[in-house]
Amino acid sequence: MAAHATSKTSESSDKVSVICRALRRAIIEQALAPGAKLPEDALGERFGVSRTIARHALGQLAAEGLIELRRNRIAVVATPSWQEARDAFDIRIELERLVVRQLAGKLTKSQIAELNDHVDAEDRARGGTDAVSIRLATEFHILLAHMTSSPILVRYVSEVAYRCCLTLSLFSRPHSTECAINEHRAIIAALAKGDEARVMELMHHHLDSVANRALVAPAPQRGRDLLDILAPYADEVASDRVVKLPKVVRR
Amino acid sequence: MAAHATSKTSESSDKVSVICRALRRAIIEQALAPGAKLPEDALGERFGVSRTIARHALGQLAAEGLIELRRNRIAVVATPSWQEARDAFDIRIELERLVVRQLAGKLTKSQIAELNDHVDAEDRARGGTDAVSIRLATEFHILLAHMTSSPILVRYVSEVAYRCCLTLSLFSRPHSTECAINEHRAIIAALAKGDEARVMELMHHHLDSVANRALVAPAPQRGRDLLDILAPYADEVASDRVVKLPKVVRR
DNA sequence: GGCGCTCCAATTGCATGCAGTTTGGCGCCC
DNA sequence: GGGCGCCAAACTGCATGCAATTGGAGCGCC
Repeated sequence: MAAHATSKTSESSDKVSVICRALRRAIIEQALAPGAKLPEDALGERFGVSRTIARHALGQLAAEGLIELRRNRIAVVATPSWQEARDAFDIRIELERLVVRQLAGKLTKSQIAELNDHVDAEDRARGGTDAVSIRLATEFHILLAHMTSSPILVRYVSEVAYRCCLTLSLFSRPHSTECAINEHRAIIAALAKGDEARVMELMHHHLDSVANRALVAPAPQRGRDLLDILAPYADEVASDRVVKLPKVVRR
Repeated sequence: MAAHATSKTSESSDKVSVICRALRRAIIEQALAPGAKLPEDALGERFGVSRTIARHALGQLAAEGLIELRRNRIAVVATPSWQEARDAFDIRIELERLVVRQLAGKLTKSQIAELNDHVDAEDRARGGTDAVSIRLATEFHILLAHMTSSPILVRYVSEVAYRCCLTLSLFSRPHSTECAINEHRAIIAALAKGDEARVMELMHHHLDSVANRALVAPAPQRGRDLLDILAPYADEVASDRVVKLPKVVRR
């Protein structure tokens, strides 16, 4: 079921990688919600390593965009803005179209079986929590990427998929998994049939609909940029009294 | 000329970032050729920091795929295989098509001027070394990405462009820059005109031709996987005497 | 009561030190 | 002479320690 490929890009078995994997998973399963603080000491203590190692792990995750790192500040789980979420999905669509284009008609029987097994697992997990469903759905896409045996593509798809995962946990709640699962099955079928154009279209539609279902509000607030939200209001009072952005705004 | 945007993704002004930037530039200008060793001590001494910081910087660059990091081994500048190079270019094509799609017809006059200035700089640098030409050409693409004001897109385009840069230095020598410059101008023109389909086609063709010019040999060796290359030869002697992969093979 | 100031605990930024692993060079043996 | 093994130097993996910065509680003033 698991155990696809041995070589993770630049990620072997040192302590840093272990912590990265653990945190990554905690984040995409929403055990660590966006905004959650990640002090180096606490991580080090929790994982039984020194602060140096925890720090290094945080650096890696920051490079992946899963956490935000500001000088002299406690690291926090990233809280992408709505626009960033949409951008991530747009990139993801292009990357995954590339994945299925490379894969169409080139999958072995055992690979197809592996994909079907995974979707079966998704099916079984429908009773469980949303977090697990989301993680499994994401892993389906990463599994596909692995089958291209292009390490670079695997890396980028994984990263951007995790980021999308993160935004899903931010913006969506109900997340009807059923159609997603059906779409996964349809993609497998089209891949097996080797219909390149159709599978690209399917993947495009699949990701786009997930994005649209999740990122419902195209304009209003929710984005973390409180300053922008308040800008029109600030205008009203600008001439009234001097507003020097009280602390609560900096959040 | 420079100074586009203030926020580099998760990269501010700490010592780690400074070292990353320096190394990145050294690598893409081929001052550090693929395979070059990067001992932590040496870096630390050279940049006046401790090994801890140098190590952290190496970690970041490894995450970007510019260097290779193996446990208990000296870090080396990455030497992508031919296949990895081709994969990188394929990804890059998709990402940059997305860039120009988003940008078509949406550029301000000053942005267009900035782009033209940059290409002028490329033109002036034609007399200089290849390394500088390649760097400027790469920076043109990154400049475009910046104009989408999508930090994620900037990050991915930058990374993959740097990787391509690295492979260019590995596989190509002459690198006729002229047509590349003309193609850059054509892209700017199409962007200004707002012809989305055409500019996507132009970008696709531009990158594809750069890739094809550089990655000349589709099959032979050059890929770093010496074991595969020697496999047929090994067969010949297999029954002859027991070959237990002498040290030289492990590279 | 609300606002601002000061000071201290919490936390990060970074260097150093020690232990374990790899490298490659020297000498030994065939 | 060529190959094998051993050993020291080089290097990495990681923990700890110290200085610098932050942010927030407590206190005084308006």
